[in-house]
Amino acid sequence: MEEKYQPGVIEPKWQGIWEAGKSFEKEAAPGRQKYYLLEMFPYPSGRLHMGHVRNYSIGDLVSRYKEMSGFNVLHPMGWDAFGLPAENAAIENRTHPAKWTYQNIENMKRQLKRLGYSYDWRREFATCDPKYYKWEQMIFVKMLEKGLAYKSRSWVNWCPRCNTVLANEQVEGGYCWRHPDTLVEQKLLSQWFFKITAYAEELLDYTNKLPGWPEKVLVMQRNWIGKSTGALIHFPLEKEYIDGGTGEKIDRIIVYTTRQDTVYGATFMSIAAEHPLCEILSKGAGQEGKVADFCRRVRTEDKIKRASDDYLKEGVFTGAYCRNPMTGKQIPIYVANFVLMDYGKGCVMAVPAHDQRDFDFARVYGLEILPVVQPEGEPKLDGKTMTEAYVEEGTMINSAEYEGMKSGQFRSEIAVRLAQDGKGGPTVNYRIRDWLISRQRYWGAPIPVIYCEKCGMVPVPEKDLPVELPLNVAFDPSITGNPLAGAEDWVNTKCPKCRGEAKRETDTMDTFVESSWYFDRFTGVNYDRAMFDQKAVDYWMPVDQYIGGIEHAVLHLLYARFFTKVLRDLGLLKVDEPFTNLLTQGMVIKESLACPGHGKLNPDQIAKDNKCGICGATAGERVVQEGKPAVRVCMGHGYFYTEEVKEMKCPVCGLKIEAGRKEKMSKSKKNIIDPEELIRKFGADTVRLFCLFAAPPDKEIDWTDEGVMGAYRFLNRIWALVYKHREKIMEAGKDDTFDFLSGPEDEAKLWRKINLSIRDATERMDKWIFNTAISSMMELYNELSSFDPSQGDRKTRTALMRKGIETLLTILNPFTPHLCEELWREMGNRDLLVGRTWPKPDPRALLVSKFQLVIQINGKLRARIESDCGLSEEDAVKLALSHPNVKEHLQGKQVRKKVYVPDKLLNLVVG
RNA sequence: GCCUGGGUGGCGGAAUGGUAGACGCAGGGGACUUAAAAUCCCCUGGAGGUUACUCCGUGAGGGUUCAAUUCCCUCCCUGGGCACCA
Repeated sequence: MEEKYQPGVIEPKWQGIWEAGKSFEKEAAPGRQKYYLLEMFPYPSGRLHMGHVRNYSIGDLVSRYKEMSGFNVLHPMGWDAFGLPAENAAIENRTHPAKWTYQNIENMKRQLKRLGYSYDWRREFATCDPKYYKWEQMIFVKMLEKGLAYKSRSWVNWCPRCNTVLANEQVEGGYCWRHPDTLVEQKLLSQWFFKITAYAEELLDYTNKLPGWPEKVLVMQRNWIGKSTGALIHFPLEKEYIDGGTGEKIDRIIVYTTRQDTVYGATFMSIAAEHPLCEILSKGAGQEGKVADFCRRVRTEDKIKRASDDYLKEGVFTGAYCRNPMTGKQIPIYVANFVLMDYGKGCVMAVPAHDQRDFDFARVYGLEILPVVQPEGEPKLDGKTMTEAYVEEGTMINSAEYEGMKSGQFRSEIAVRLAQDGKGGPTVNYRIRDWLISRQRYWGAPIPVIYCEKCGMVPVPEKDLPVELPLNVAFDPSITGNPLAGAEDWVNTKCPKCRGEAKRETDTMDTFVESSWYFDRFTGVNYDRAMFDQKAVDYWMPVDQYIGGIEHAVLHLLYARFFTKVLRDLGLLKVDEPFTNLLTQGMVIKESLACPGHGKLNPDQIAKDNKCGICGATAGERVVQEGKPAVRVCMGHGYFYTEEVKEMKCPVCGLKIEAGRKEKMSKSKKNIIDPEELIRKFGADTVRLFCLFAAPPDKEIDWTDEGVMGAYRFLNRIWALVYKHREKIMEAGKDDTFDFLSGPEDEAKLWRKINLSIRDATERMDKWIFNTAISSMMELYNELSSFDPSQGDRKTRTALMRKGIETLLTILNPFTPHLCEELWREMGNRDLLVGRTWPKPDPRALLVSKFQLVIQINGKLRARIESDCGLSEEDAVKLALSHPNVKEHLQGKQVRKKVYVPDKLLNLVVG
């Protein structure tokens, strides 16, 4: 055995042994309890980052622990391989996206293997493989047949950087989710959608049936689905209009409202600027120009501004009127900037007395404010004197025969009456929109549809699938738009129906489609006769534990749930939900280091070409005080990597470095840690151990280099412990006949500690608090290292030492498997830890006969007395009263009450 | 504004009604060494005291309880998400 711990030598060795022994290759085994453990598969960017390492280290720990606990564990890995970065890299380097992608996969796979994760690599695939996306295209065709995939012309979010459309949920605060600095624009385009709204109710319903998910994620999904109950109300138009586009007759405006009880107070109508009615209603009413200008202006205003609190409520009269269906009164129709096209019907009945936005709008344009809900016990509301809308419940006024009814009751009654009168009726509304899946990009799964001049849109027949991406596509920086559209050989094809000239759909699918079913596909091993190996998918699904980042709380996790239900309804899956338990692991954060600059600069301190006269850094402008003009400041020298900074001084100008906020690791902040470099220095086991020890899995990890050193030192100490004792242990041989409990006190104590550690570690593993599970192992190490087997009965004590070390290696194995396997073997064992079962504590060793009796007086700790278990209250009191410190505190006082918790504490209440 | 987590030593974090600060890091002292690194041992919430021990202390204030970091109420700070949702 080497005296020094050398992870660089032993780790690759054990990785080879596991691979050769097929340690992680698993099969479906009906009758054996399965455990499907899945980590979110990575986008093959080329290099692992610490976030990956944390995610996969948690996954590997659980996988190995569950395996040792007797489960048949499925633990696969693959690649979310379609997507924009490959295409951007292709354009930059003039290489094909496939080449770039597969090179990245190769490197990341090497990195994953170097970390010793227990993946069944036979199941690996990349989603850009036609053998994978073939089945996705098949499902698309089936969804098309069922009306779950459809094409629609609509306003879409357009990212000018991606050069493609985005789904609503991919727009974050008006910016592209991929390009936080790029504003999303609105375009009217014909696009493909998946009808996720058809499953809105079930998706919502099941948020109450997923007890293994963090409540936070369920809440986000419920909010995203956004169910509300209300009514549709028809407002007849004063005259009939014709839709220039469709030729349809329009005689009414239908609105959705949750406050149908306020319908008598609807004094005008507001419609969204994107609404087709804007053009139709304003035509020939003398308002056409104004309305068109207004709509154009609102549409081009950025979403950030439209959503901001102080966005001024503006509108323009369309020139048209409709009638309040209850009062028959004529009411004007406005286009209003605050009305959203994609919520409800895109039209709002405006009740200024009871909605703040309508109230503000009415005040600006001098519209009537008519209160219809009177608050209890308040002076009568008057539209002329109200200062804000009254939005609470109350009693109906100005509402014909409903006068005096409670608003809540009227709300249900009016909904029923509207239905009876054919003027609308009760309804349920959802905020969620259908999933826009069209992408005008090359590197994605082609949508399997052909357009024929004679037959129209024809789905590609199943026998012709997959529709493979053409390889002879040129990538160079001059290309704008979708490179696929330029692949003429590919675009021009024959119609599957009439064999005539036809063209292929050039849109590809959103990459979230691939990640919506990859976990189902993992259940089969290179299965190519169908989408799934049915027996395998029925055995393994659902995923028992899914682990990934919180950033996918809505997007990926909602789509995957939807897709699972679609596949179920197509008869391909038997499960309702894909993921039984979900863990959203915390980010890895680290403080950034930046040069603060010299602050405010006087004009004479600014050198030419706009540099700081003191240090030469860029001189910029900054608004120091709101409302005052910007001042010139030295911007400093930006961010630095930790190793560039010596003694907290800027390496360029020597200013004292400012330690920034602890935040998510990013290249731009230069606060990243390269996992590969760490592995080179400390080994995979140390990196894994630190990731699991630094914080509970769902919380952030605050990265410190010292913390990593601590983990490394712990492993070195274990190595040294085994090195010190192994020869004596091997000489003594295996002999399990000792009864350590009846031996000397220090032997019994260590034996108890060994068993306590098993108990604690097991409990903590099952509760997912891995940091404290590691603590219990460190405590066990501490006890072992202070135990000297060369004193007293050497044979017994050496056997005890062996028990202790072997227990430690066994329970530490899922955390640092290389080190544990190596030391296990060095102690003379021939089997592998990877196949061993998780130990159970000896119940006899957990029994305690002595305890520390805690004595409190008025709840304050006054003494601790070592006592025998099972002490009666009477004896406890006697014992307490004999303690000098207790006596002192009781002097001249009377014990009024005694609280005794057996084997724990005695509290004496005195007065 | 709404919905959510969270606030404990110098730091990461333990303890979910019963001994606050496990475990690790950092720091201090000592051993080994020509020296340093590494390693090992001891100390380490604050204040007082020679010791025994005492007082204070889990964001702030109140409450429930024999007993509160833990339960309840009010407030402050902070991370995350959503936001004109009719």
